[in-house]
Amino acid sequence: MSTPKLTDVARLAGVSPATVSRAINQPAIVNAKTLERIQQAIQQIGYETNTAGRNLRLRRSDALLVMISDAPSRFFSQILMGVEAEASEAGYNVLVSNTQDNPERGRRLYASIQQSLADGILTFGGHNQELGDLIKNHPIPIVGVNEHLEDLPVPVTTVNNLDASRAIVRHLLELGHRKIGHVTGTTTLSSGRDRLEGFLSELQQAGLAPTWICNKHYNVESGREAAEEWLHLTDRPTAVFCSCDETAFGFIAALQRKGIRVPADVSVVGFDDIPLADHYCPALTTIRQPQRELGVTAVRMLLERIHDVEADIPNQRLSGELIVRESTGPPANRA
Amino acid sequence: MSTPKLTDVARLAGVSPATVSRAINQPAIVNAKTLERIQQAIQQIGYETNTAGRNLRLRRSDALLVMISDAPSRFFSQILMGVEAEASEAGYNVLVSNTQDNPERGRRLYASIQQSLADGILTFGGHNQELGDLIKNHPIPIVGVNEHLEDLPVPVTTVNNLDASRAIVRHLLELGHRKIGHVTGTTTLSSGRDRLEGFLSELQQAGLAPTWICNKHYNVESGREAAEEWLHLTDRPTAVFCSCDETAFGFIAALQRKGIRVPADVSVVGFDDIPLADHYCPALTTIRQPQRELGVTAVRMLLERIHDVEADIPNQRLSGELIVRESTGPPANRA
DNA sequence: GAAAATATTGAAAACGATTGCATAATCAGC
DNA sequence: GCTGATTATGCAATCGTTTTCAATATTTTC
Repeated sequence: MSTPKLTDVARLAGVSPATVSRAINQPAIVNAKTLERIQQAIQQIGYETNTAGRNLRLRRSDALLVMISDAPSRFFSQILMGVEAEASEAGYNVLVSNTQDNPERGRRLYASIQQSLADGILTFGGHNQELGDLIKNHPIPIVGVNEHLEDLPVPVTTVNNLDASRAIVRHLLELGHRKIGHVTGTTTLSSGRDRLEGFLSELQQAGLAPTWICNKHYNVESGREAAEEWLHLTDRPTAVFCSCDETAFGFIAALQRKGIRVPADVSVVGFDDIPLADHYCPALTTIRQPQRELGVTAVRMLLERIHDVEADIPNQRLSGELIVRESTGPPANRA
Repeated sequence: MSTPKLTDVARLAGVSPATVSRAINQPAIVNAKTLERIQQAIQQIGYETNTAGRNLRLRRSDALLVMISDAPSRFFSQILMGVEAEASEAGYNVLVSNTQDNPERGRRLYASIQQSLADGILTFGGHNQELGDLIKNHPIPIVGVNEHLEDLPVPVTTVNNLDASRAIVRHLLELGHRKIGHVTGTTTLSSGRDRLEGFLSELQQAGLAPTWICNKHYNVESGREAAEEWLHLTDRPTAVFCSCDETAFGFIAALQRKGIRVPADVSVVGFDDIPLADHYCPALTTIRQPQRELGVTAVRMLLERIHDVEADIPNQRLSGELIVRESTGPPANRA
């Protein structure tokens, strides 16, 4: 007695397999009494549609592939939860694949579509080289998350990094800071560049030049390294915008260890609003990103794309929110 | 000109589909010259095996399902990367599903197997009620990660929470602490109970009673709440073992805000060794968990189980490593 | 009450791969 | 040159659905 199939249900209900299939997929077009009989039969033998058979016949997979090239961050898992929720809602499964180190993965990704293993692709981070050719040759449903994919006709959803960075600078200016520095994120990523650009443009608009720009990446170590540099500066900025919360923590911790106080001696801002931000000492002023919503939006865009590969889907820019906490204050020389 | 199928390759190479299939799956048994001709044909038309057709015929899916009920933590994503790597190595795909809030999901999970949507299940956290019946009725390949599934005949892989907790207590005793407290994790989870038990038993072995036990959960807020309680204690412990790093951070931050110094006034230990631990101020003494290895081990166990559902697979207990940093020191009254 | 329209169902052909069985080709041994 | 073993291939059935097309049953319309 193996797992029951459509035929078994049909036999038990005294109808043809075709009718059972219709009862499941388009209940409206089957006679009410027959429908009931079939549903009972399904219950009775515990029938579940076989995905492989269904996929084969329908030439689709009801699965979404999530490509990840970022180092895994808490951030990512939050977005993933958004993706999972929305996909599941729409009856899709979510596959996870890590493209980090394997360059030949690009081909395999396209293959997943071709194989009807996945109906669409969500890509986190930059995957330009690998994907470029594939996408140009065969348009497949694909949507980018967090980062723009340069030169590729791929719709993306991101937070509005530009505006958020400007809001940070504005906040610091309002506090009276004039010497402001920035520890960048990974500038090969569009988010890193946008945050930097937002920083520069808002400063310029205020008629100021950046006091310090420290080229780093999105991680804790970068914060520590940046702190070392800051300590050796002759003309220290009184406020520093770190490109993500973790960097900010690394920066603050390294300073505290040298007896520098935040925000008394220097104000620090982060970006992301990870849970710890609110419970750090000092609590971190930062930008709250709508992580779950990013995931949800990405899935919606992807589903639209699956429905129509040629559809013209505009990029979605979600807005971040400035959360002012304890790590920023008026500059020391004014206090 | 749709996507090429096995038949197309066969026609081009002048052989039967059967031979092509063999060329792909058991190249050894097909003639060298034919093999080469087939491989060229495959290259030429860019053939990729259709997963649905294959799955249907083989009655399997080459996919692993990862169930998550934990709140998503950075922790989880690290393990997931281990899972993904090992699964991908073995030619499996990874599906992600969140069971957090939906109790009826249990049934759907079993369905994934029945549907040949996944060949096995990896479950993070506790899922007892939902899964219990299913597993008893139909043995399916399933392996637990991080937490034991009470009463269920399911092999699990975890870190050795008991030993790790004892190591922590031993470290504190060696520093001279005699009044030691513990902020527990979620004690409905086996990890939470094991950490508590390790704490208690090592203390007892030293002839001591716990000075303070604070029942909390695995998150930052718990740390803050615990700190409030600590501040109101009349007989304060000189050292506190927090059940995870985030709790420790929340605890430390809340104390620092009240002017309490760590470790001068109180020593604090965490558990997990998340990246920030090394860059916090003070750097956190904690237990390093082999996160990626947990994922890898889990997949190995699951594959074994898939290969033979009845196989008797012993639980795997990976060992954590005590990392001593700055957040622990001799008790104040002795200094 | 007959013709026409509509509502339900079934038969059978896909979807794309794998494999047991049978056949054909090759080879070794004498 | 013949027999028996071995090696390579092909035929055809099968995995479990869905859906077109046709057939039957049921209404509706005049």
